[in-house]
Order: sequence, then C-alpha cells, then structure tokens
Amino acid sequence: MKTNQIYDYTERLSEVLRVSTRRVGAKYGLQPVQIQVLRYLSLCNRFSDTPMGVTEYLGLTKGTVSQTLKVLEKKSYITKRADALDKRLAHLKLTRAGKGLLSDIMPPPSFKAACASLSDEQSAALGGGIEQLLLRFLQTNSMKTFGLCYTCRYNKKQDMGNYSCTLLNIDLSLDDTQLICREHVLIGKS
Amino acid sequence: MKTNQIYDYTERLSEVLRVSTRRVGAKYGLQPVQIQVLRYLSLCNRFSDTPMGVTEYLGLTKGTVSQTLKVLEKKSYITKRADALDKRLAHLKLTRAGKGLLSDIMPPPSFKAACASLSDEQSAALGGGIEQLLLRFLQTNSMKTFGLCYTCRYNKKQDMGNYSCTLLNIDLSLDDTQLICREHVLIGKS
DNA sequence: CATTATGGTATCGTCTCGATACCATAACCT
DNA sequence: AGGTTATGGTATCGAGACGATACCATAATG
Repeated sequence: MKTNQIYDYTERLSEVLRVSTRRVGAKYGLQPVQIQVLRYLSLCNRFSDTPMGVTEYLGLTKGTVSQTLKVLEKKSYITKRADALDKRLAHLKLTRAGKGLLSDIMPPPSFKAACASLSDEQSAALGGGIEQLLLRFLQTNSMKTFGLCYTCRYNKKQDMGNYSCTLLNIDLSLDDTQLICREHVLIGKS
Repeated sequence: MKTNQIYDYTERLSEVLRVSTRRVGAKYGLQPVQIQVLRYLSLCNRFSDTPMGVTEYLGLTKGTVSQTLKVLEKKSYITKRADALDKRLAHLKLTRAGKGLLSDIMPPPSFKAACASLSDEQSAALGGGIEQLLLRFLQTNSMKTFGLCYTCRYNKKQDMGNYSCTLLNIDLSLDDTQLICREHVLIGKS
C-alpha cells in the first residue's frame, strides 16, 4: 500500500539529489560520479581504498572506474600508491585539495537546510526507516553493505582500544573501526 | 546531529537505486534517464506532458531532453503530437509498449521487497519524513513540486466530481486531479 | 506591427558507462 | 617445481548523456 508512495518520494529525492550534485560539481569541473568517488575515499578504511573497492561500492565496472580515477589523479584530487605486499593492489588517498573540496560541498547546503526542518522525532524515524530500507535493498540487489567496521561480525574486541579483524587476521586501531569496509558483514547475517 | 546519517543513507540509497535502474533498463536497451522520462509521462497530466514539462521535472536542459525524447520516439515507446491550440507545444504519450515496459519494471521488484520488510509504523514514518525532506529540498533548489493536482492551491471543487483550475481557467475531471502537474503549488505556500 | 518571450530542435565537445581485450601478479593445483 | 585459474588493473571503442550555443517557429506583449 505504502510501497508506491515511498518509491515515488525516494525516486524523486534521488533525482533532485543528483541534479543538485551535478550543479555543485560543475562549479569545480567535477561530474557526479567523481564526487561520489571522493566521498567514498573519505569514508573507507585502508583495506577498501582500492579501485576494486570503489568499483564494488558504486556498482560500476572496473574499467569505468579506472577511467574516472585517472581523471581524478590528473586533477590532483587523489594519489595512487602501490601496495607493499600485493603488487596488484593500488591504494587511493585523497590529497589536501580533495579533502578541502569535499568539506566544501558535502553534504550540500540545501540538503542540510532540508534536514534542519525536520523535528527530532521525524529525523530519528526517517534515519531508522531509510537504513532498514537500504539494507534490504542492498541485499536483494546482491550488493555489499559497506558498513562501519565496528558493526561487523568479523570485528573482535581484544583489550583497551584494541580490536582485530577475524577475517583478515589483522590488528585494528580504534580509528580503523570507525570507517566503512568492503568486507563488512552485518552482525547476525550469514 | 542526525543530518550526516540521513545524508549518508539517502546518498547510498540513491546510488543503489540508480544502479538497479541501470541494470533493469539494460535488459531493454534503456538508459536510466530514459526510464525516468517514461515514468514521468505515466504520472503527469495533460498540461504537463510536453518536452518542457519533462525538462523541468528532471532538472536538465531542454536540448538534452529533446535528444532523449528523439531516441524514445524512435524506439516506439512514446508518440509526439502537436497541440491543437498552441502550435509550439508537443504532447508526449506513452505507447502501449511504453506502458507495458513500465508496468514490468516499476517499481523495481527488489525495491518492493525491501519495502515489504518495513512494519506499518516504520513505513508510515518513512513516507512522511521523506516527503517533508523532499519538499524542503526542492524548495531550496528552486525546483517545482510537481505535486498531485488535488493538493494544489489552484484546484477548486465545483460540484459532484467536477473541479477546475483557477490558474489555467479550465474544467477538470476527477481523473485529472489524480495526476501530477508542472504548475502545482502546494496549498498554503506563496 | 515590432519586440520580446516561449517551446522546441540541431550541432558540437566533454564525459559516463559497459564490453572487450589485454597485462601483471597471486593463489591454487597436482 | 610448472601449469592453470583467479584477481586487480589498464586501454580502447562505441552508444549515449549532458550542457552550451545557435537557431527556428509560434505566441504574447507593447
């Protein structure tokens, strides 16, 4: 019953968000997808900052992403550095310019203003509802959750401020656990 | 406080929705924007089914939209017919094939499934919250609301099942009032 | 009428995106 | 070990999106 209404609003909000992102990005000569890449790199951990990580997050093909990254590197918004152990991997980092750009335009001021018009109850309900919707939607589209590390089933607390990942068998700092990870599997899921 | 969380989820949901639309559309040789055009034409009233209506709804330029419409017409998903009174206007209609396509893929099955996982309370809260967010966001982006005719300040009830538009000075049927309109202004707004 | 506004099309350049092919490195085999 | 397969990444190509600009036809306005 409510499905169509929710879909209408979600779809419309997506369109408007995209238009808004395009207009903001145009001022800096950036496409929407390029901004999304920068944004992802600002949120992901050191195991996920590779071209394949970006590829999975955005649901594109690796060839497409490779081209986008080349442009961003040429514009000096990111740097590419080979992994020390696995020579196939490249790690992507935001430059100072990249970080500065993001903090200028993300989230879009018009979105912040729109959020500010919500009451606390509305805001909490909206956040919860959209989270649930997103998780289910990702699931039925066979896409990864890219959740925060500390909400992952592989995350184990060791002692004071020290954690580890039981999937990668690597120690984690507290900061590590505050970022999103491409290997993330929500606690309680198979 | 909650702004960033809401933004994260909204942005992510938008991305996944776009990817999902792209994948479904690829099966029919359609781009996301083409599907959005078809969807708009299935929702809008007879005063809004023109290239300019599509242009305003999608927030693009009229040249871009003109090209997209040409492709859709060549693929026989829409027809173009000149207006009887104003020879500048073209009215766009979905063909049988266009309607059939839309009913096959909209809303995406995976989205329906995700919505079905929400409780009634969650669903109602989500619908209300996202509506409010969308309206404010449209406002701060100087975009039109494209709301349902019967929620418009220009809509006046005459008698049994008969309505009129005080902006266009035209009589409306009940069916007319159930569609979205490019002239829509929400009741209570200036 | 002349001027301006509006709706629409055509053309061009930049860019996205998927598809395909290809290369380098790593993991997995008996 | 040596061959096979899997994985991460790049290069190239064609279809199409998109904005910008220019242009045309019709309508509205003075």
